[in-house]
Amino acid sequence: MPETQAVRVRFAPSPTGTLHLGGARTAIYNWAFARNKGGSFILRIDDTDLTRSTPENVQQILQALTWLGLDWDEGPTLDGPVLGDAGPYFQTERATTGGYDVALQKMIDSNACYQCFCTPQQLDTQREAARAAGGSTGYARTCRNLSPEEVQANLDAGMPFVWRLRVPDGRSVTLHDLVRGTIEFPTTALDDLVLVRSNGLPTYNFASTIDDADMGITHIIRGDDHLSNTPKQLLIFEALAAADGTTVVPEFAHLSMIYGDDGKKLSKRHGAVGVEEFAAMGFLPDALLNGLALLGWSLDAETTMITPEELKEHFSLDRISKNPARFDLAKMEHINSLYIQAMTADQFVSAMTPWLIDADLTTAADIEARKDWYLELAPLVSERIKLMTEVVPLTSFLFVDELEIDEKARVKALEKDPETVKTVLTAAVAAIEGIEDFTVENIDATLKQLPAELDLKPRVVFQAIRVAISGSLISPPLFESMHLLGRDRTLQRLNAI
RNA sequence: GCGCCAUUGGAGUAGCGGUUAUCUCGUCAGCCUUUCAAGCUGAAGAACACGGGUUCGAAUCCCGUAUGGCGUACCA
Repeated sequence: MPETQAVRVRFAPSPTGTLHLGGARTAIYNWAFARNKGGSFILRIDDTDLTRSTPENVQQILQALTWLGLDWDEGPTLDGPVLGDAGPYFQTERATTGGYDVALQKMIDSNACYQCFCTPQQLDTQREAARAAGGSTGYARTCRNLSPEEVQANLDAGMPFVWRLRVPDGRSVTLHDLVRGTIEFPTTALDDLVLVRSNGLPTYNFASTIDDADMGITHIIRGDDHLSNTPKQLLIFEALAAADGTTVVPEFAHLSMIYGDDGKKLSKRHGAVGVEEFAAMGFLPDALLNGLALLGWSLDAETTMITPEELKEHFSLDRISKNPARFDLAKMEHINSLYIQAMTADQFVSAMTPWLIDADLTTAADIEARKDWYLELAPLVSERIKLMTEVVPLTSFLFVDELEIDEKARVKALEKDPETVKTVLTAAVAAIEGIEDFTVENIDATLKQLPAELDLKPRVVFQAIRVAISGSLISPPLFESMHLLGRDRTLQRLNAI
């Protein structure tokens, strides 16, 4: 492939489910590679599995990609028109444009395929017999050398047939994989696979290859579950190229799979695996993008945090790891916390807005009206959470009228020694009432003296106050919380115990 | 059965013939501290799956074995 040719890569999900982490990572690598090379990132929907593909899944996939911050140059869009002129971008639609028929004719012209009249039942019994004998279970090439007369006779008899690839003998197919290096596949181990079914529809390996050829894909970056398919597709590409002289054989890069913590292929059994689930869990898109990108790719020995911009700038296929990676939720959460902490107060207010509104704690109008108050709250929260979902439990006490006190907190901090608690809270009320200007500094200066004055441990004093005002043993810093709550509500809560 | 791929501390990785084997997460301990985090300091943990080569020298190259994965469908 000439160096000057513009890079065109594609992500071709099957809408039989929502976008999961493995697919997301494949999409990220394709996207990053295209952006790095100044090429095009194409989204194609491989929806030929009619029974399991749904429009809802398509929508969800588009949404998930968008949420992750991936943009594509060609393909369907969420609300707008279809991008690009190499469409259609749904495989089911491509079946009706005649592209597959044209390709099949090319294959026929170059004698790269032949008609096979074996019935599925015949093939089954053959396979079974071969398995029992311990030999190869591949197609026995029964119809490979039928004479034109025999073929014609079968056709005249109305026998259904499939088109099979004529896999060349006595050679091997060489794949120069951009991730795994040069791999040789002896053709003896390759079946004369079916290209077109008896119902006239192309099989996956054929359709996918034609689509990639027709769309001018230059690099196929995909999961290594397709590695064994590659020599077959390479043979098809070669036959197409031999017939038309224009088909470009793309380069390949095979990505190892992502496994769950038990070393098994990531699936629903491992809990959340869908991108939308991670969004709901409170992950930030850039953080998930970052974490996924680093699951099998590295910039160098130390980089843990890499922004989308940096990823686009530095991504390269030769730094993709060959080993399968296990998904580690704890590390992903850590990366997320890094992004949360890196946000400015202003950014964090924007980030927590939907969570607060969804929990019915506040409204967009309130955030607008009391921006300073929210800006004061932001750093208190952002530095102690890993996931955005934690915003709600940590701050709800600031918004509710009726404070609900956590049972454990009540028992531990309030009911163990009610006398002392009463003393503490009474003293706290008095102290607060004596503060002229209710600033964090003044609250701090005044209440700090309380333990000494009461001759009690700071821990006892402040935990009682904390539970009284926040309802929990865990809260943002106490004096800041009081300030955010305001003097009146603080007093009201201290008196309510 | 056959073909292909992979194998560096608990997890992710760096490493491309000569390093005290890198960094991050996690774990443990200490400091800080009114809670929870964060932060800081430190520690444990890998002779690089195993066995043979090649080489003055191998985690790095070659061969084999083991383990795991993928494929071997008129699924994708």
